[in-house]
Amino acid sequence: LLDFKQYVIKIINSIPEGRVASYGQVAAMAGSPRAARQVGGILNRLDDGSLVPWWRVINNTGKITIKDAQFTPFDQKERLESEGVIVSNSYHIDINKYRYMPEKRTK
DNA sequence: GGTTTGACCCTAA
DNA sequence: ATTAGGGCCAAAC
Repeated sequence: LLDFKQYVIKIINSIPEGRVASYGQVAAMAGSPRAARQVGGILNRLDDGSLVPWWRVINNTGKITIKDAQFTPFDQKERLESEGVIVSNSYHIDINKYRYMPEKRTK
């Protein structure tokens, strides 16, 4: 049985290019609906060589809330924009437009 | 093994 | 639109 962290990584790896998910959404998919902060914690501690697409995870209001450390909000904005996601200068995204919904089909 | 720590979330101004 | 406060809980100390 996979533990929480392993589920989180697996789920984030499954977010397609050009789509986003919220921390709480990932937590719920991993089986712990109120553990949103843990998802951020896991991403925060990914090692340098990690291929996990952490930039596709934002908060549930559609805002980039990464802590300014190894990567900055600007880094995340650039990565999302390079995949076609429109990010406003105040770091807002139309989450209803870009949210990853596994059970629905993408046209 | 108890305590601290957050890349959150929701509600209410 | 933005801010404040309380709740939350897996991991790291």
